[in-house]
Amino acid sequence: MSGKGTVRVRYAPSPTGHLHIGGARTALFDYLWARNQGGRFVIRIEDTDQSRHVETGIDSQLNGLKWLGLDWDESVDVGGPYAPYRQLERLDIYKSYTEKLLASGHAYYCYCTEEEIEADRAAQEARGEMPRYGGRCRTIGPEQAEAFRSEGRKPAIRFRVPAGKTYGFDDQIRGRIEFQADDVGDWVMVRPDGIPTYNYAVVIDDREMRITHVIRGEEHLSNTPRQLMVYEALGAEPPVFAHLPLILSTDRKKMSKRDESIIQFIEQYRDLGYLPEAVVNFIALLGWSPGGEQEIFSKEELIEQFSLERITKSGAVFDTEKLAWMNNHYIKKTDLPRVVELTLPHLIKAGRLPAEAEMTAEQKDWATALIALYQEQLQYGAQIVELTELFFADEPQLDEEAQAAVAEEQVPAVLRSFLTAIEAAPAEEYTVEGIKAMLKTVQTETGYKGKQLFMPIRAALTGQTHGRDLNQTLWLLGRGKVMARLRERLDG
RNA sequence: GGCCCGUUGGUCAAGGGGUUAAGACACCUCCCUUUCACGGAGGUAACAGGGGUUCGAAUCCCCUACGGGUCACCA
Repeated sequence: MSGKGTVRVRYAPSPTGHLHIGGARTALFDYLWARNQGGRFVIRIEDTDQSRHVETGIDSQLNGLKWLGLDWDESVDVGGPYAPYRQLERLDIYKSYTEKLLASGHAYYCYCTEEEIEADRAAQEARGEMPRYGGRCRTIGPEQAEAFRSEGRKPAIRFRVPAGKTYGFDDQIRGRIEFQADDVGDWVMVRPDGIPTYNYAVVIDDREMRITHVIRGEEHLSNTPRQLMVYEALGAEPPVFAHLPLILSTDRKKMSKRDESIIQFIEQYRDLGYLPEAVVNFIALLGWSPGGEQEIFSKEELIEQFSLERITKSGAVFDTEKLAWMNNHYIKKTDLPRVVELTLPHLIKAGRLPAEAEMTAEQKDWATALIALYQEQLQYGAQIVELTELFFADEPQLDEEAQAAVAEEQVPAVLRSFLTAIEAAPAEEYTVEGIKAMLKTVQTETGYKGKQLFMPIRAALTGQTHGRDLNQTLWLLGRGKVMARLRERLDG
């Protein structure tokens, strides 16, 4: 580690859309490292690509991080000692550095047109060479430059890549990594409109903001030599680098934002009723492991145990099933009011219940009891809708196993006896306890017990052979619906 | 294709010269439960291949294969 001064880590999203799983994981690791080290966590907005700029991008990123429970010390919203934290507002800073690099010969103006560059590229490809900038403008004199200028050409500024050099660094995750400078052509640092490109701006900002650790995705590995060149030209010490393994989709490719097999955005997880602590716990374990057998970690435990050395080198497939298991784990441990908050809106949205403001106290209680009954098996909030479908349908839809269960010979007797028991008792006795007693009566009357007794009732009334506690289920279903379904079954 | 990175069960992963090669998700079986579920106990299942080095390699070295990332005036 650098060992000198406070650790400063930044997450540098480009505000081109919503917070993505991969971005969230990077942000989390940045955050965990900063907090583990007692350092500062800063968020810097990298918005130098105006063509991909999305107006709500910044808010969306910040809100996503906030929802996950991350907090930061410096950024666009809270300011900080190295403000501004948005690259488009830092243009003057880049400009002063650019002038220095121009003066020292590390950078030069390039007047090439797109067509010229395209032609060079095509020629190189035709010769089977690697396409890279040919260096037309590397050595032009002031007269030539003046001539181009009077033609109206607006120059970009390129970095003059030194020949024959090797650029290497000690990646905290992968060890020593080296690149040959000759493999990269002179690259554009500043566009003709004065806006810097990523590889340039990132160095200036990391240096200006005293960033000590750059922890980012593996896709940035091959950008690192270009950045190292700038540090060198500036006579500056580069930060410590750590390149995280990629998060892969099921086909083992880098998770693409278009991939539909996996839900991609943090916002979607929030909307589906996932718990932020589950999402954090799950993505923390994607590419990192503390080594023991523990699987469930609070944010505090993650901060305490996090270390760069224990980050894996290979990509991790995003396993939706395990996330579901983990979210269910957290839902089971969450208190009921919060589970209601997580699920009730979905029932309302599905039209199963009136809007909360219009709900009667009785409806609210019923809904709460319903949610309580399913809390144990709920994997995410929105799942409540499919799980409780049977309570809202007019008639139970018997699945295959239920049909088999209902076809057994003792079934009519059991159902008839149960119906009689309900009819015989006053409506007030239709309670969870009352139902239990009635089932006992059915047992003594018919002589059937256990599976033979319960399964026909469950199957006939819910349409399923699996489900929650039967007494509770029958009570929530309601006396009227239960009697109607029994009659329907017996007559039909 | 060049450069770079990677490869332990289906998935996440521990293990870094001597292990019966952990654990978790998923799956299966059993127990508990008069139904169901939860829970508990088990089970199936892995070191990409080939050469070295070594008394001994999943662990160290080399090669091959496969996978991935990146080759922009995107980040």
